[in-house]
Amino acid sequence: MGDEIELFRSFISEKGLRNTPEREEIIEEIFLNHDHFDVDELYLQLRQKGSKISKASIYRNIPLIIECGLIREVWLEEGHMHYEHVYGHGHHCHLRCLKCGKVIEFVEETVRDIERRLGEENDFEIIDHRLDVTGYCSDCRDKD
Amino acid sequence: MGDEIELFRSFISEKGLRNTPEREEIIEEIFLNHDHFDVDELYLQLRQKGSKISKASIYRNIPLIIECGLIREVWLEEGHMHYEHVYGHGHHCHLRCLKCGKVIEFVEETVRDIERRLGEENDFEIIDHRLDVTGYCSDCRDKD
DNA sequence: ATTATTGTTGAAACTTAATTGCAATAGAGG
DNA sequence: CCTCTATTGCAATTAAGTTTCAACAATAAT
Repeated sequence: MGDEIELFRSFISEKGLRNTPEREEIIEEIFLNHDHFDVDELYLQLRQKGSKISKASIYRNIPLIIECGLIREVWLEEGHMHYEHVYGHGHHCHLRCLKCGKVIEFVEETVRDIERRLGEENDFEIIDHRLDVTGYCSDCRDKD
Repeated sequence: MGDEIELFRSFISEKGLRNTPEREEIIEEIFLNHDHFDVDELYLQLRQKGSKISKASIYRNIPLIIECGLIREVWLEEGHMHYEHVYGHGHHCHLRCLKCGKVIEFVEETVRDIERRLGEENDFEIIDHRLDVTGYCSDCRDKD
């Protein structure tokens, strides 16, 4: 599981950038678990462990981690950006509870067919898709 | 096509709110064409026509227009919210060019099947979905 | 080893989108 | 017409994210 950290270190070196303790802390914290996260959560988690890292550093490093293919942006409609792991996890979509915010990842191959047809019909070179399904999970339904 | 304006007026009255010239201007401008829009565009369009309306009023009225079911939020990944017409237009998804931002609406029924299966497998009550496909349109590909 | 170069950091200022407080204005029912 | 209170414009505020800048530190050059 420490694979991501090694990959990031190599990426930084090969770009002629520098491996710093701050970068180590950030990348380690991100890959400690497989949860989606946002900048604020990450910042608070690091703070709780005694890290003195600034939000600016997090904001500056996230684009690098995205660029090296380890995480990507996810818009979970909470007014700000969230991120999720990419490395070791194929393309997937999200099923999200509108009440508690729980996110379930799923893989749906038929969307590829839709993509292909759309590309042909509209003369587009398709790059990607994003399918978000929303509803209420059983836990939240029970509470009503 | 002035249907939406009537609907909004009734909605406002039934809620015990007041029909004002500002609300008229906003709703009329929104339904003048079928384009997606954002607050800034709407504000500038109104200004160009000599309207003295403030952005605050636009921001305060958009939630009402959403609530009465005439428009809805769309996240086009440009860093801020966009809106689109709902009334008279069935559910649809978006094919968007990553370079020029052009948006093509399309209807895709097979997503309903995906929804149903997801709901059963995860014990979710599905409410909605959002499928965004991105790529490059022929115009933008030609420019390379 | 010492110095020079240049990437990196934290703090604070700044930007943009959106919200809110407030005094003045003006609908809608009486 | 009058009153009550929703609504408005303006300005101040919040929030997410970016940028500036001086101080610092890793790497390369001497």
